[in-house]
Amino acid sequence: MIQKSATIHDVARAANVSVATVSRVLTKPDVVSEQTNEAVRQAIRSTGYRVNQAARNLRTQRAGAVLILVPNLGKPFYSEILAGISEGFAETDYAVLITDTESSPIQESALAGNFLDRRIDGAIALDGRLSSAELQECVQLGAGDRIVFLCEWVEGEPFPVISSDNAEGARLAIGHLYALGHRKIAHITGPSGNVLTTARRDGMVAERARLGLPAPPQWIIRGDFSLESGHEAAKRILGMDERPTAVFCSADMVAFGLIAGLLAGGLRVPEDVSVVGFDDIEMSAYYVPALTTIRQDRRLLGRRSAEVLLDRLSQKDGNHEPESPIPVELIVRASTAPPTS
Amino acid sequence: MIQKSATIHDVARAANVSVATVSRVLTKPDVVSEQTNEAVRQAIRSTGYRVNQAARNLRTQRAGAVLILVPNLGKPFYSEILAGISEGFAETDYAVLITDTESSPIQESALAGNFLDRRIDGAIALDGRLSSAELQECVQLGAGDRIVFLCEWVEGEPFPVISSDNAEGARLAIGHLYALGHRKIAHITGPSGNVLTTARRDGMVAERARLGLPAPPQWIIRGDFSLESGHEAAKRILGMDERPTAVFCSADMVAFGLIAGLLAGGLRVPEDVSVVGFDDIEMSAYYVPALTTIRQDRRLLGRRSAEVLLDRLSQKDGNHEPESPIPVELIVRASTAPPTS
DNA sequence: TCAGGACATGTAATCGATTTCATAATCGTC
DNA sequence: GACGATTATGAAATCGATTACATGTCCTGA
Repeated sequence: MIQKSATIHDVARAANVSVATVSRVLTKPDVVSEQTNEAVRQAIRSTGYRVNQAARNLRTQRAGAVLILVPNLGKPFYSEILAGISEGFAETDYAVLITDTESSPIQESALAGNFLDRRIDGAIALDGRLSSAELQECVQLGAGDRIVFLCEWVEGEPFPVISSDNAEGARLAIGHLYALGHRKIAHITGPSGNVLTTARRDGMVAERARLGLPAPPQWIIRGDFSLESGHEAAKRILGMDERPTAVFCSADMVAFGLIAGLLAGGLRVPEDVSVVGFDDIEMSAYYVPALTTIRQDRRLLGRRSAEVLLDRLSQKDGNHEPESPIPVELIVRASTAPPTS
Repeated sequence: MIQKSATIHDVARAANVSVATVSRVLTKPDVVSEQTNEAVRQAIRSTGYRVNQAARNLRTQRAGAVLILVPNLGKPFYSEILAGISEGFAETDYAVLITDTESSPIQESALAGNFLDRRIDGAIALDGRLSSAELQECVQLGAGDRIVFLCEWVEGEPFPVISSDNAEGARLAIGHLYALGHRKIAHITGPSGNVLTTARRDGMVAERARLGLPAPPQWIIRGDFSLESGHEAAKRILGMDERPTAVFCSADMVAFGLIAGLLAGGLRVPEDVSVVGFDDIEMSAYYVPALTTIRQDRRLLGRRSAEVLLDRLSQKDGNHEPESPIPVELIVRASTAPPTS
């Protein structure tokens, strides 16, 4: 058991005032006379007093915490985002809770339940697979304006979304390959049903169509953002009659798996196949060949989502601009080159 | 404001019993008659009641949360560990809080402060740079047996440590290189002052000495677990008069940076230089060349630390075995080969 | 001089649970 | 048949803060 420390009563006694006054010094010092203020502060120091959060939270009906819902904590993609979120809350008195929506067994009401339990004041969801039913439940609890989505989102729901400009990223990638002279461009998608999959794939398909490029269906290869799926895709491509000369991958990890697979199959990158990734994770600059990719500012994404949530938590009026997408950037490195054949 | 939901009083009224009885059904159902039990459960269902955690915590003097102290959340190395920790707490009612000890501005008493605020019941520290003063403060609060260290630790402190068998890893790495025929083996260390740096470096040096291998001081190169530091080290090695034929890196990321740098400098891996990493992150199997490395089971490390902390939190008696190190494993891939010169 | 406002502070209710202690009912035993 | 033990339940205190309301003092203006 943690040694019990001084309570507000102890401070009151030491400063020779009432507990109400101590509380006032803590929460609105300006209504207390300068003299008492000082006396109380002195008493706080001498007793080593810290407010008991549970007691304060009970009385003020807040939780002092926010929840981050991550689909799969094990993916390194999220680390930089989490760092950004943590940074965004560092100066506040909110505690940052995290849950892995995959490893959590009771997936249903992982979110609404935490609101109900009065454990959290708000949430940042990185998981686009949350059920509409559950979100609806949160809305009915009055938590509708205390949820923001980050990176992913749920189609048709009104929550604010902080995410990169995925369509623009796809456009940049295809544009870059086109400018190099590529006409036969394939794409490895994310997992089916994922909103990012859709955004990037559609952006890619639209741009390819706009440029009048061929679009055989087998050049859209299903992946899942993982190394393995890139590796699998390489095998598919190696076995194709009509091979693409360039591949746009929905994630850097996919690109690495793809390149490893292509090299193992005897093709060279970028000489035989150019590869573009998405994310610009730290590794990308050090892979061999260094990866041409679309940079997402993951730390900024995290920080921004924290700001937006804090903003919603502090003000009660419901007037909010929709969030504009975070810009992406094309980073040209060594994995792309003009086609040789 | 979150819509206020049913309280224990509402349930009591609905079930026609006292609040005490409802509380009993919640916490020790066996002392309540089967009949009332059922009536109360029914009332809970019909009112949609959930216990208010703040109220419960206030009364029971617990926090219902644990804190994970991460030195730098942005490092992908931690993601798998966090997943393991999260898994370990998934079935419990503990909330998992995370803080980045770097981004947090008020570094001092980041830990003790949370205990004092009654925000946490225990902590898992991944940061070996916590000050002894702060740890001492925690001990004085009575939180001494509610802290466990994971991966890193603070020298001379009595807290339980869950970590991989670093010395054994170093031994395996050097042994593998030796068996291949290497005699000139270099090492890229972690940051100075880090306990892992010491453990791995010392293990490496000891094994090299045991085998009677040459040990010029310039073959111990300071790094910091980062890609960049591996890349820097490559430049150093390229400029050496007497080059090592093999390098044991203190982390996979370092190895990637090193390999990229060596290749850029015109050396081949493994033909000219063999490289061994440490960690076996997911990328390692897909790097080209695939990385020979020492596998740490990061998810297990996380899960195990959760178990150990939960164990300490549940029992009050202070009798605990010291934790034994988690075994590591040599994974041989393509980045090592017999020396050619 | 006195009503009324501003200001500083104290008293006590309150948030929503758990838990101690008291009470009532039932039971078994001699 | 009476008494102590056992069992089931309720009344009220409690955890440690915040805050509505009351109180007292001083100041100002008519």
